[in-house]
Amino acid sequence: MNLFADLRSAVVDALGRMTAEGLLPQGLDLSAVAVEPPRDASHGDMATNAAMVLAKPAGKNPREIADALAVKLLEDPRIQAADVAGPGFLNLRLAPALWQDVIRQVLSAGLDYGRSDLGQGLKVNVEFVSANPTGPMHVGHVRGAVVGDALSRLLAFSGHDVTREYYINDGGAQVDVLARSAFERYREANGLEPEIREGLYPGDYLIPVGEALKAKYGTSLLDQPESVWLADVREFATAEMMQMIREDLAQLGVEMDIYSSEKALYGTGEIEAAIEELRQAGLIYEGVLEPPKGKTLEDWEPREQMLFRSTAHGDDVDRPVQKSDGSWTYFAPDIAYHYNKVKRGFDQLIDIFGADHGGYVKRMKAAVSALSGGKVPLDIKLVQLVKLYKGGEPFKMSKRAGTFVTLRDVVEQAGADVTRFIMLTRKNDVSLDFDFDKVLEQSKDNPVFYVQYANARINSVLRKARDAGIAVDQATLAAADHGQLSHAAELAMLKKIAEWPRLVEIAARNNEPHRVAFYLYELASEFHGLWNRGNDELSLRFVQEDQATTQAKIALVQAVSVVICSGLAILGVTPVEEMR
RNA sequence: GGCCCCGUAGCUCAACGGAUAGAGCGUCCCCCUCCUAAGGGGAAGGUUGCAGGUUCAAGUCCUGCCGGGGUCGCCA
Repeated sequence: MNLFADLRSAVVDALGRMTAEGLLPQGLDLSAVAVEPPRDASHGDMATNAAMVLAKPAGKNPREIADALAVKLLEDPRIQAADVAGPGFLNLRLAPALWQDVIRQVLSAGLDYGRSDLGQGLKVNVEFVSANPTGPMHVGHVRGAVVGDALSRLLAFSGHDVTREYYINDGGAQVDVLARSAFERYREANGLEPEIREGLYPGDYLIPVGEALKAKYGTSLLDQPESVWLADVREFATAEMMQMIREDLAQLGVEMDIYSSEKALYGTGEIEAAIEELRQAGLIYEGVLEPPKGKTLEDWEPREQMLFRSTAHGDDVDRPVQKSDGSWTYFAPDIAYHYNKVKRGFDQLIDIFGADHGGYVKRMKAAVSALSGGKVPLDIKLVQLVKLYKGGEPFKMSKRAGTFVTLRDVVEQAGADVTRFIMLTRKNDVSLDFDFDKVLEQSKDNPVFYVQYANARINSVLRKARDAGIAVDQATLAAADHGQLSHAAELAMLKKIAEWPRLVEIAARNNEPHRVAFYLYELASEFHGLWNRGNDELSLRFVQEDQATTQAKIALVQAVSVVICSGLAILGVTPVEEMR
């Protein structure tokens, strides 16, 4: 189903025959041999670097290898031409039938076109969002949520067994602050004046929580000391916040498989067990950290604490797991949590963090490396800042929370589909500008619109053909005479479609869902170009007098639509069939 | 100061180690008797921050600088 993979096999086979005939030495490493689309279409359909890669290990001139390889490859009826070019590229031209057959493949596979078993069922855990349960999700969380979700969909599409997981930070001091803030709203619900002291959360999203507390406890907590109510209110408020966060995520179209609680790790011995595991490995010791050089901390004083020898696994300094009062730092339960993931049998872990957690990457990788015996790779994607604009001006607004723009603000204004697509038009480690006006603009300046418009045009053509009484059902289109599609513009369209499985593979291998968004833009561009050529060359229009010709052409654009829908599904974006 | 990310056309950004570094915006020219012009075609625009190195091949990998951002033990 992946033409590029098929051709690479053909190249590898040919090299094998050359080896058998003594033209190449035994035991060559072929892993660097690639078959890829040439940047310049005039170079042919596909190019392989085999001769250049193998020249040195084989002790031969690259052109010599390329010439011999060309002879072998030309025995394959699929390959019409094989020309040596440049420093030793072998440019291949394929029989048009190979490209035309892509339509049949796409139409019979439907939305599964491009799906692969690349991951071979590997169990992958993707942890993302993991926002503190102390308030509604804000813009900063949106990008992480979208990237994590799209990456999960991409990996699942590529044959991985994906688990999406949210780690609830409900074990630290911040949830006590939440409880105190909610308690003030509880007092307010009972007619008292709330005292939102400095350091408490002022957002009015806690007002309903206060009312819910009143409904549950009446006035019974009002005169009680904090020691009496703190734990209960904390639990209650945290649950309310998590409910709100789930709703926020649902608005974005994000669904988690598992919510894991930090607090649940305390008192179970899991943290102690994880630390003990590290201690057994000689990676835990009592020590005093050096103050950071070049940065002056006024209140620095040497302090003995329990440290993790993360430097043994690639970190720059060892990291504290216990505070000086003996309680755990945030890092300790996080170690236990990642240990827990390892023990659950995941083959690979992926964390999506905000860029402000950059300093956390090395120690987390060190911990996972130590606790999995180096067997479970942890990839941490840092998602950079989103800057909001409206009409080119920096945008600051808060309907609900006072000081920040919430996820709901964004989704309500821009819509989930637009938000998701735009958030994926940058790779994760570059900051992103999000302009509320721009993302809703209906022009080619806006990639979401541009891609959706292509799909809408295709559906318009389908309607047109149907109205003309032409059968355009899937089976008919798949069986149409695709051999008619021999115009260079049509073949170019086909080649773009044929790239999709390969693109998915590259994106999945690199954990880079943004590649899908860029590909869809290119695909749409190719389509709009083809559409417009119909203005000048009537033979390139999709709806023709002749029914069989029309069906072949409709089959082509239907295949484009399928790939657009397939790609949008990975991004979690709903395709539109009509612009209004 | 240490660590991490970024630096590509006037602007915003692409480019699995591959050939003559590509799109959009902006500027200039052109295309609707005709499937959605909400679109398309063309022109102009580049020493990929700087200097070395590895490689048949470097925007991409390595080292050192320069510039911007983030982060750095009792926050999570």
